[in-house]
Amino acid sequence: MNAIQRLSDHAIRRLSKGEETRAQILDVALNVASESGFEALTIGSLAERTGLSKSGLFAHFGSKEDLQIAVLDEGARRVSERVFKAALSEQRGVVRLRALFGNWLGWAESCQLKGGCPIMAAAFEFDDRPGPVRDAVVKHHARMQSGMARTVELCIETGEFRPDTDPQQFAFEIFGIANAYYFSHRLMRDADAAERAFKAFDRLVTGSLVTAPSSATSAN
Amino acid sequence: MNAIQRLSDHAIRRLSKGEETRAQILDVALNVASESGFEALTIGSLAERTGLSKSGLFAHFGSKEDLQIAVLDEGARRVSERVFKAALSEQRGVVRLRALFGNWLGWAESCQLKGGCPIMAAAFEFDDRPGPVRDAVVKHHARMQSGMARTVELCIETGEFRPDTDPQQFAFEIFGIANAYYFSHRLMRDADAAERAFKAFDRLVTGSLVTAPSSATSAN
DNA sequence: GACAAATACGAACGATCGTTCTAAATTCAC
DNA sequence: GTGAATTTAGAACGATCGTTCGTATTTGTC
Repeated sequence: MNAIQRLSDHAIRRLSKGEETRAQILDVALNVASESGFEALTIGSLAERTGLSKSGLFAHFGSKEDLQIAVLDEGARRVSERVFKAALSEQRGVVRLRALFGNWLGWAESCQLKGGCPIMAAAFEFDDRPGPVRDAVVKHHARMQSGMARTVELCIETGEFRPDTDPQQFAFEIFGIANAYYFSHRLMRDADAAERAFKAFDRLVTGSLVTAPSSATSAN
Repeated sequence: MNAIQRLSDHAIRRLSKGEETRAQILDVALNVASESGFEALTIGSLAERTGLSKSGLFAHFGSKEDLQIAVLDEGARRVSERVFKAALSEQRGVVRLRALFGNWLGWAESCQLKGGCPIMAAAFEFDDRPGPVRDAVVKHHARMQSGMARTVELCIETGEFRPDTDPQQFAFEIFGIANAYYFSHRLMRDADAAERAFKAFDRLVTGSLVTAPSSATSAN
């Protein structure tokens, strides 16, 4: 298979009518999930917002569960683009890690999602409900987590972080800061949320730098 | 009003039948909210679980919104007891702060709530839905936050933390760690979640101790 | 332009939602 | 024990839920 064929298969090919409407539905659905959660993602309200009939919309997914997973996948796709791929333009190391962190805090707003990150919302909604949706949430979170840990590893490889830094622990703590930001920003409407988050991030990073005195506690 | 009258008013007085059933309902409801969220807190399923009729149960609250707020208040009451009051038995300072943190991580399980902390769940569910329920969530979170910050202040007063420590920032970061713990523990089923959380907590505390070298980054 | 395939609609399904009545049963003070 | 007040049950309401089915309409291919 040559390059042109691959292009026409994966990128250029015009979307069929069905695929196009499906994409539009997912766009609206992602907004709903962001603002009101996955529970509020009802077929009826979604049909009304998209101008489709209930059954017409339903046909694109086959079940509400599949719809929820599709929305989840679309959210993860955007995270991958807006957060991870966007950070790749920065040079590897702390600079990229910082970009990754900043992108994470703001990606939902950069996607015009009025409510926060839908994947985080899904994590809270489905953490106690076994099933395919929960499995999908876990899959996406594991991917994000390991992506974050990998970026931390690069900070060790560039010589910026001490070799004994634990990437998993670091990712854990970064995730915590992002969560605290979401609470402060979205629930408490705290204007200082971003500032607080970056302050915490800087403290976390500083503790792992090789230039830091070894008496300071490391992140591992 | 003398002490005995106060006692009989606030503590001893036998619960009327209605108050007793209401308490039982709230106990069941708190479990449902913990496991499946406040959205899943439906009158019908709640009536079935308590053995009451829908209308009989409904009469105790008057509206679903009032029910949700009542469940929220009950949850906050338990947090106050299990987390904050329980920590008061420890001496003020870092020891108490650590107890507070540990209580927070485990209080839901110590209350036999199979799903995580219902107040955290509520925070995510209502952060984008204006109304009385959201207001109640904000109120409770503000209270927990300031209680945490106050405990940090005591660490400064005992001379353990540097005077330039920012209690609000400290509370922000503690809250983040608790959130990361919830994700790791509940969603990812990570067995190391508690260990990770305490490691992060220790790193946070160490950075604010007066014994720490001043070159280490402080939490303010 | 014709014909098959893909896509969308409209009506209806049983179930459940929150809520409102009225009436029966129970609790509680005297 | 009696009577008033509190507490519960039962039936019904319109609305909405996810889903199914048969039938239009539209799309894409030759």
